[in-house]
Amino acid sequence: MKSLNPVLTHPALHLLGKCKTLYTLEQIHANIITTGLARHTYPLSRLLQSSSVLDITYTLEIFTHIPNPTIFLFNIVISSLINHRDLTHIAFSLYNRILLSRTSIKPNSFTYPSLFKACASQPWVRYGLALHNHVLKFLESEYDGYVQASLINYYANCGRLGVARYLFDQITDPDLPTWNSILSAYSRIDSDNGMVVDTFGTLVLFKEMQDSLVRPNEITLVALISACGNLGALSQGVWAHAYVVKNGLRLNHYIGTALIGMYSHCGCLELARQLFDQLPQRDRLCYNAMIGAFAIHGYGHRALDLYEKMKLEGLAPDNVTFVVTMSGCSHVGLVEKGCKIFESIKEVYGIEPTVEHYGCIVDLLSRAGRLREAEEKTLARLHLAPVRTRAKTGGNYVLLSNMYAGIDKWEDVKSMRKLMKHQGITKIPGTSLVEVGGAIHEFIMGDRTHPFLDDIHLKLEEISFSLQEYGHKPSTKEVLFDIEEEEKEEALLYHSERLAIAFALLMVDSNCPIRIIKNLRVCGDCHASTKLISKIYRREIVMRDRIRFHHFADGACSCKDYW
DNA sequence: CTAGGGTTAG
Repeated sequence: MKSLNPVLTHPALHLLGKCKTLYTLEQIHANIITTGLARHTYPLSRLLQSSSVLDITYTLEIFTHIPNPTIFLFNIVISSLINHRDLTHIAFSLYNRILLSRTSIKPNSFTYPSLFKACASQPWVRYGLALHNHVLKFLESEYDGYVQASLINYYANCGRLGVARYLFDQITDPDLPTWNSILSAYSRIDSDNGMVVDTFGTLVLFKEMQDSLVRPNEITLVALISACGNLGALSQGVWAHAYVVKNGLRLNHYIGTALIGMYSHCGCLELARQLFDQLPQRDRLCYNAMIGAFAIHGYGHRALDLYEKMKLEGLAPDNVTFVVTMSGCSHVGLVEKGCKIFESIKEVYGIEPTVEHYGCIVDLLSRAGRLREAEEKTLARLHLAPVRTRAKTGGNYVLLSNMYAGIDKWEDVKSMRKLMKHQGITKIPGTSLVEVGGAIHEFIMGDRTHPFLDDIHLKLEEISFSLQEYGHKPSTKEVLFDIEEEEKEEALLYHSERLAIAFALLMVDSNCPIRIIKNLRVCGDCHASTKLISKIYRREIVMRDRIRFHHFADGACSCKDYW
């Protein structure tokens, strides 16, 4: 026989689930107090839960009046607070209260996942390690999948991919979210390196997952698809797209946006556009992806048209929209249009331009030769730069330093390099990826480890000879300024894209285009050489560099030498 | 007998 506990079945609790306004909630709250239900954890938990959806300050108000809250109630309030980004500090102070409490409450495995989630963004990242210590201290040694997944995410988020992988390998039967955590971690592009070999790991891990009993879902495929985009692995990307269709996964915004990015990054702009057109509905991120696709392929006007269309559809542009649209302008020299967008950020949308926005406008102006204006913006930007870059990336410094190099301000280049060295930011080696027969090959500048090294070097000599016959003179301006001239020419010869092109000329079927992916910008000499190579060897070469795509054919490039 | 983890754009 089962008796009904009035604390669990009181009609007021039934109403809580349905209440839509703060007013009705207050009435139920009053009722809970007068009936004495407020002395029990269960009714309070329901009350806190319902109120957090309507008004989080009301939740806090209730919570502060609870004499000795159980860990259960703490957990509910902490996770609700973390869903409100600006109240994260209160969540941490509540956690602190748990640690300091003289009653016997201790954190449990429900306490940590949301706290680690909060540690994904600044300024909370620094608390993650201490939290991990607490996990080891307070929880049983075999803690559950939620905590494990949140730890994996935390370490992946702060760039400690090795630690994330180590933790993942400790888990005997990872569930779906845990698999997704590690796959997303591997598929994310490293903003400091532009590209990392670990992206390969996503594909390997996905295979391992398929050998397990866990079935991939949309989130899994998003990770897989974006990894294919980063790698430029078109055949695997198409396979992943087919997987979505064949297995009845939903073509939602996440998948749609990821596919647009993948096709675009693999050099297939029209496939990206077809996908964009075919999506049932499009949000801001889909638009950003598609505008970015037009931009990176050098179609500034199409990027601008889509930007206008997006606004007509009632979608407000955000920081990323401004970046991609301005970079589209920058690639084709649409200076006035680009400047207008830059001005509108503040004047129309009331948003303070970020370092990235200044970066765009400096790019736009300096490429168009309007150096004085570019320098003015640079000065404005330098005030913003240190705050954002210190923890993040050398990319902004490299960009500035290249800008100074471009206008022969070698003293400034020197001081930039010094500043970078001082801050522990190093120049990253150039790497190129090329797909040959479905496999991805990676070449690093000056690489001497490839199994076909001898053949590649023979081919490079042949190429070099043909280039000279066509009157090509190496231009060494963009090579490091402090080495001797012959060394500069030598260095040029072994730029990663040269190695990749030589290899592809040897291996790729002669009527297939050669598709190269670089992590840095292509240098002026490699650009000029590749144009000639496309003519001499009658090969279409599609090269994605850090900034944009270059489609080389018959001695010319789609960027019309403006990049 | 309630609570917690995973996704897209540059």
